[in-house]
Amino acid sequence: MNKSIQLKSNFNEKQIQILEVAETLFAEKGFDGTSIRNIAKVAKINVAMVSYYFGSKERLLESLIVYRTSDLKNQLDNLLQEDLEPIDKINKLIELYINRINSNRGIYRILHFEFTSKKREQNLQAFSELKKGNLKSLETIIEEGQKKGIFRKDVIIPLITPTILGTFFHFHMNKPFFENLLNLKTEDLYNNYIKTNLTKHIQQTIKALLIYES
Amino acid sequence: MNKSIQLKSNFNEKQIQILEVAETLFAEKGFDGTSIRNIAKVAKINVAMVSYYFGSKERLLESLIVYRTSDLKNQLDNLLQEDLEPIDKINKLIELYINRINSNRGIYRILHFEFTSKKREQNLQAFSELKKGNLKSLETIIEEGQKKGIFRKDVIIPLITPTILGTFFHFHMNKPFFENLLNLKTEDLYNNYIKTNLTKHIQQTIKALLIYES
DNA sequence: ATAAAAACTAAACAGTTGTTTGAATTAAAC
DNA sequence: GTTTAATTCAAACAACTGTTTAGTTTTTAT
Repeated sequence: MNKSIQLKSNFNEKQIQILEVAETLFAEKGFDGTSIRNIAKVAKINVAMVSYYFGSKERLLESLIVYRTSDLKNQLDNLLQEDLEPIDKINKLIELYINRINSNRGIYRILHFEFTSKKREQNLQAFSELKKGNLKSLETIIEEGQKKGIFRKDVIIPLITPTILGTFFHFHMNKPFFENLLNLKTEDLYNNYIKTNLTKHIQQTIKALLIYES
Repeated sequence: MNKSIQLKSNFNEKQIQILEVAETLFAEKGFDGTSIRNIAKVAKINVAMVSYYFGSKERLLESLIVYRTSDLKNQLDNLLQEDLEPIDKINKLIELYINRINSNRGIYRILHFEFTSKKREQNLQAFSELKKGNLKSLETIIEEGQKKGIFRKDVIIPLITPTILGTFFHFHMNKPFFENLLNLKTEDLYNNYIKTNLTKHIQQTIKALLIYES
């Protein structure tokens, strides 16, 4: 059996079954807060299967990241090649980010939570490359807008991603607080608020920051 | 030695010693990732002392939050009463937030990490009240600016805090990435970047979002 | 100096942790 | 149909978890 990290998503059904349960539990209770026995119970498999298929709990996490983040780059490249005004590209990029993170909440929560501490820095490499690529795409769009004289030139481009993603994450990480504050009683209301108001707020913010007013 | 400093909190020296070690370790490795024996070893105390002084590991966390967040409200109230233009108040508020979080990274990292999962919702009450108070202060300032015709009226006020704090957190949570990207080789350079560029970026962003342009 | 209270300790408790083992079952190859 | 390989399993492993206990030392009050 192949216990090494698999770069493409050539996971078999059993592995995917384990990965998806792990995603749910890691997202819910954190990596350290989730035990292999817990995963095994929910996935209805034997405890030994995690070691058998992935080698270790740590490598299960690595595999999960590969499994979930392999196609973001393509989506971004497609966006770049569309024939749109820079500001519309930015708006679409924000929408893409939020949609993607919102419909893959589990893995992004895990990434957000687990990949900050020093102890997982060795696994950070692939994730870091992904982030650099994303930044490059954003940079391309903004420089295009600056050349056209539409965008200001005194913005710090690498800090725009933190504003986009940070706003979303901070909102989402404080879900119970905002559910209560904004009366979003059902999951549907909450999701709808993200899709409309939160997305609009972020777009409005980034636009205000970028657009040059004479 | 200097007992006059701890006028407010009713924790004794030993408790504070434990709390500060716990803060460091919880921030570094998370609540679940830190064991009582680990805390005891670093704090050079017996394992039983945590139970003795705080009752349980969970209650140690609660005490830590009380110990670290008890004086934020006063700082905000003082700011509100200053005689400043709304936009200057906003800028000062952003500076206050960032300074405070930045010099209490440990506890805010813990709050950020531990108080999102459902399982700690019972401890969430006090923290939630603190956040609501903070939002009220921000609201007061913004409404003042709107009355004066300086601020736009179509901004969603509860989403401004996520933009301020989210930007900072996302930057700080991805510290290794940005250290590398922006060549912030020393801790001093990193801190300086936060104090100048990141703070300015956030102020610039919020100003752009708020200021009404005819 | 003596008694009561507080602080501290090593050891034990009962669970849980990630991982490995060796045998049993199933599937694939011949 | 037999052999070989892949999969699954219960059980065991040693290490670690939060907490309690019962006894000792230190501090405080009288």
